[in-house]
Amino acid sequence: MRSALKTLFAINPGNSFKAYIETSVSLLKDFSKQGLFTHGSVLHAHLIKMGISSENYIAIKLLIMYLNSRKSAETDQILKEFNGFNLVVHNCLIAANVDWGNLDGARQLFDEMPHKNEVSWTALISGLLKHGRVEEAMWYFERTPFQNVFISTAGISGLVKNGLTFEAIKVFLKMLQSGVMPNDITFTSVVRACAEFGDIGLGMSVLGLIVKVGFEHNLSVSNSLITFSIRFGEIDLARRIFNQMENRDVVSWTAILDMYVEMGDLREARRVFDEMPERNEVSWSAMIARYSQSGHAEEAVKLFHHMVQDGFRPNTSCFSSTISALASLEALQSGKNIHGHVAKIGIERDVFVGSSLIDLYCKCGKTEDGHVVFDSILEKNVVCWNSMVSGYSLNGQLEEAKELFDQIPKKNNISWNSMIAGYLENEQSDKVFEVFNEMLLSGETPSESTFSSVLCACASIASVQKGKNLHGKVIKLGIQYDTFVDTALTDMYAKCGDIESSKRVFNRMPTKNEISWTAMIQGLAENGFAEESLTLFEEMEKTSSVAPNELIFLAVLFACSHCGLVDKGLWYFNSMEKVYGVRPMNRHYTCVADMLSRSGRLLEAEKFITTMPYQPEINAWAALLSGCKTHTNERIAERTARKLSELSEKKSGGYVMMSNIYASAGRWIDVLSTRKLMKEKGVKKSGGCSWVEVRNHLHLFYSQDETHSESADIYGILELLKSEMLIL
DNA sequence: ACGCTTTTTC
Repeated sequence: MRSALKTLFAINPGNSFKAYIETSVSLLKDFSKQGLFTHGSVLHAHLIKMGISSENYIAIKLLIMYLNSRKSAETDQILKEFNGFNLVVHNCLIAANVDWGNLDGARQLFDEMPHKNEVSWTALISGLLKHGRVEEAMWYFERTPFQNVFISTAGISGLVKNGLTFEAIKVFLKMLQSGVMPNDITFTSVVRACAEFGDIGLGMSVLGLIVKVGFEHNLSVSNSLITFSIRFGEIDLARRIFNQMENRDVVSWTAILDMYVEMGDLREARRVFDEMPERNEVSWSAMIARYSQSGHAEEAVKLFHHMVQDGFRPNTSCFSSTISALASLEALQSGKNIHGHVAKIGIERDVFVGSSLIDLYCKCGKTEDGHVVFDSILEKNVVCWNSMVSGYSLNGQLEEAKELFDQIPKKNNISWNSMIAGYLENEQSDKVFEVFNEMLLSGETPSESTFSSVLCACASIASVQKGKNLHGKVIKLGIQYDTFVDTALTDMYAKCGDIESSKRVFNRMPTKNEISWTAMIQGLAENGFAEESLTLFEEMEKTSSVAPNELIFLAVLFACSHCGLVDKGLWYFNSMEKVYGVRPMNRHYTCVADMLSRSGRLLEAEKFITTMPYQPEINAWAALLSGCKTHTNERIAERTARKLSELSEKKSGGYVMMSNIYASAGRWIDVLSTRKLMKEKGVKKSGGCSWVEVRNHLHLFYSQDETHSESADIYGILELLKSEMLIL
């Protein structure tokens, strides 16, 4: 650019005045586009010296440049040189105001114009549509006296941008009927409309038209057709279009890269990326984003650094994807570094960057810092709000989350899901249902994710009635074949003890993931179907590619423990790490301790607990003590009880069991002394609790202290029933 | 003047 300027300065304009102006104009255009305003003002000064700065073409380009750089003094200076606003100046001002988001200003300028041409109309209509002001845009669209390809295309693409794909297609058909010839850009927009409308047949007939009119070898039309094919899973078609292209640009390559990601083949995508003839910030950001979204956060961050090393300047997308990756890695320090960087280049307040920064700080437990970012975003969209709400939820700050949630101007599905998930994570099931009902009343349709959370809440309070009600809603919405929903249903029915329904849902699932298998194996084991649970585990190993995880092993050990298959259990336990590469956790050791104790192998259990690599859980000792009770072994019981009293100064389980052991052995004095010890140490026996659900209301019954408000009536009815049973 | 590829939250 600098050399271009030098060459220009060396030319004597007297020789070819027209060429000189043309060169100046194209230079100004480039400077303006690339933001090289210093170059621009140097050229401006030179043009003044040459006495041609007021040439119409040059003055317009100078105006555009100063408008783009928001230099108001210089802009005013140029405007003064025009004698009153002419049509072209007006159009420039409208375009600039649209760029600045000042749509009211643009409209006012437009309305005040004495003469408007098609450029004025197109600029205003597309500007309004770009900023989501569809109704106003359509008002002008219906009243324009001009009928040409630009205005129609502006209307079509704008409608597509606003999600009104059907309206866009209608405008396209009307355009064809009135004899206006579509151009490449029209087709690009219409193909996108077909993809988003979800009608492959419509898209295919548009493709026919494209071929008929001869646009099938156009670059951007082919690019949009690739995207269209991928969206409908037509991989072969996408590849065919790509292969038949005469020239491919970075967009075509990025689209085909995305195809492999869509197919779940990240490796092939990376191969395409590495072999692309040309890359731009978008290709980089596509690859970074895809790594980040598929859970390869480290790789995403690595690629970001690689990109910077290669001399590319990351754009907003790269930054937001990278920050999001850092958030999932909880890499606060690296995140802060990037935060500093985005602040320096002035995109800190961008909604994408801002939302991921909020997420970063909240995932690292710094909700206050997240809130500072949140407050700094001037034009918050719903994603910013959602990030902040889920950030608070994540950190257990439910009051803050709810307060913010209630203030969201336009909630979307994810807003509701964040709030519901927040209450679920913090075990406030009642609030889960409360917000869910609120959601239904607001008219928002629950999604797969919503059901997965609410069903999980049903499972946690074992409310089969609520669960069945939800199951009905799921079927009504037609989302009963979703893996997440079905897994939640399987788990809910199992946790509620309705193992038959649980199995029915599980068996008809089209695809099962790791969590689905875990839910069913665990469900069977915990409902007393130990053999079936083990059979299912073996079936999983044989028929699916799912590798057993910690939780599945826990269920397997639990099952072995409950059907007395001690040796099988021990075999699984020993092969966990050796064969499957799953390191047993403390809970697995506890489970084995329980298994040995239950079967009466008390000495073995005791040895197992004392030699395990973790600090034994209280439950491990409690299990042994319980085993001592069933198999009446007072000596080990006393040793164990001592251990327990050391470990569980505050937890009452050990003492309760110990007193029960003494009781079963008839040593009442010891029972009394243990109870006394408990009282002295301030240990309270945690009461048992059971419940029934009657007409959507939960009735709780405690073994002590609290009594049901209608306790007297309930016992009355119970007596009545008892007497009737005796009569029969 | 109108377009294609990428970005944030559950």
